[in-house]
Amino acid sequence: MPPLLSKDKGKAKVDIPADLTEEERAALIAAAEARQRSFERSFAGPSVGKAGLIRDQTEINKVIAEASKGSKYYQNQVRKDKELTEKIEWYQAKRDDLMKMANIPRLESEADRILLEVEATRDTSQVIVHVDMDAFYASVEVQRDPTLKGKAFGVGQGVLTTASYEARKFGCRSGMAGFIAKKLCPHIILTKMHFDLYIAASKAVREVLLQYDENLMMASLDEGYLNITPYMSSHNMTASETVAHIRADVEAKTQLTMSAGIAPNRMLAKICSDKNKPNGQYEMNFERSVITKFMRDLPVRKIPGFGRVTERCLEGLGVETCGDIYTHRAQLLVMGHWFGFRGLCKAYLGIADNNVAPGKREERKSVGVERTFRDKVDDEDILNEVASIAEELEKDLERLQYAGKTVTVKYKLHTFENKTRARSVGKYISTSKEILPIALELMKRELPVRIRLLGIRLSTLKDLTVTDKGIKGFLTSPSKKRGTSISRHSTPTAIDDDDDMPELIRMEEEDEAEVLDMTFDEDKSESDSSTPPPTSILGKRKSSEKDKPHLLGPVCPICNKALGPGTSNLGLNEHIDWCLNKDAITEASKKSPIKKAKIEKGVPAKKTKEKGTMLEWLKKK
DNA sequence: TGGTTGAAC
DNA sequence: AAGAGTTCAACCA
Repeated sequence: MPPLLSKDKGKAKVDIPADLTEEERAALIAAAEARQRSFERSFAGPSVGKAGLIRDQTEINKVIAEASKGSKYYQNQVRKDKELTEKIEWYQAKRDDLMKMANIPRLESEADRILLEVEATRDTSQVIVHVDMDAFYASVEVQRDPTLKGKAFGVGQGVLTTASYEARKFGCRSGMAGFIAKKLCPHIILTKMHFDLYIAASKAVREVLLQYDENLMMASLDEGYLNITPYMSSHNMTASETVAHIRADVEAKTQLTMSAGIAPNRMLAKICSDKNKPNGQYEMNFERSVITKFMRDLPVRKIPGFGRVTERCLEGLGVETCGDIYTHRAQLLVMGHWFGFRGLCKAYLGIADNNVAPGKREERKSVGVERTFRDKVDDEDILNEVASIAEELEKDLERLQYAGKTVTVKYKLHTFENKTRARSVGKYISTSKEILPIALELMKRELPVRIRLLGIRLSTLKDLTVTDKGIKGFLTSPSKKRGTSISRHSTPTAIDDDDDMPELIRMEEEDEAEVLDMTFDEDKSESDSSTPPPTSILGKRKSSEKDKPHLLGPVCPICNKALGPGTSNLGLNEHIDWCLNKDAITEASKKSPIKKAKIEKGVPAKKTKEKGTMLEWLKKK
């Protein structure tokens, strides 16, 4: 069937075939409208949908889309949106195909088995806090210039990095172009950035936070994670008391307010810190049943790492909330094979990393400089820019004390398409003298071009401050062995009189009933885990499948999985069927329509590679 | 492994 | 008239 849907001028257009029922018509129209909304949403800045909205967002989105129209940026968005839409439609067709033949109960029970495995990794023994400064840059700007207080203003020249809360009321937010913000809020004041001030303020905040957890993990200048478990016990305080105290302390010492989320892991803590956003805190109940209920209604977009593209892909499969992940588990398992599926399971179950450790400096992977400017076409102009950027990069490398082996030049065409060209050399380099020739060579090969951005990045780094003695690591990071999943068993509170059985197996046997109760709890708000169901729906399964195949039933020749002792030949065949389908989709995706189109256009240089299966990027975190 | 691209924060 | 810096994952040759 030809594409039914097209877009035009902010209106969702639908060409409806004559021979459809009313229901089918309605569904088509609804789908087109949803897509249009999603598209408009894409102009409102990357953070839309994460935070609560004050004014009617669809209204705002319309204004934004209107103001954007005609710009090259907009056209680029249209192009990307079209590609994404095509991809999603293609995958939907594939899914429908697969699901027609799939043995759904078996898919579901396989999904449930994975859910169970993931559930076994749950750890609620640590109290993790995510702290998030309120409109950080904007607040610092107010300190710099108190006349800004109470006004609608934004920080950043071309693009707002932050909007004051007053400006947010008009729909202005970070990531938004300045001129769009002006459209939404004509009286908005736009200020320059003052990075040195933000760094200083961040440092002041960090000093305070470190008193509550010396392993404080700063995720950026304005947010960080703490494990307050030790502090709570040594001070005999509850979590919310501790966090209230921290916030008051930070405010007293820096005159900056923050919001905080309290939860058993980083993901949940981050979501929670958003809940009472300006100057508030939210503590999540650590009960498993409460957590899963919380996740059930949570839009997937709220999960850190799930951005707009992921949101749209999932939406295309009918998944909008984390709860939908469970109801759609069969499809999701077929589409993104179980690696990606695990990440979704973690989202659904509210399970994530609870490790809090300071970022170590040698973890930096690259250093780069890039600049945006008015379109450049003149070769000499461009090469001069390369040289100037190389100079700046040298300064950064000097300041940060790094050398590296891989030089990457990046440029953005006037159409907003990005390109990168890289080359590695045999020794570590760090000066412009060394970098520039490589960068120039890389760039010369691309001429002539019309570009709006140029950048150079150095990677494969070596930290020049480490003295090669190896002792340094001991001195700088003493005891950070805390707050891992092991600690679950470190509390000797009569968990189990069990022997030294491997953890996985023990977990499965002991927790299975309980976990099942939870896993299948689509509507269990009444009774809780205290009464496990008498029989297991899943086939008994050990984690060490290979060891005793005879006890585990037949083994699938495709995926090498034991299928459980009760599996009949019929069951085996069915498993093989869908297992093959899994591979089929990976295969087929290589011939996805997008790629074909590119090849047919005979533009091999423009290679737009396709992802494998759609959800593979939803990998574990 | 190195090069490219894209998503996300 | 739509930024800058960084990490990560996937795919490919």
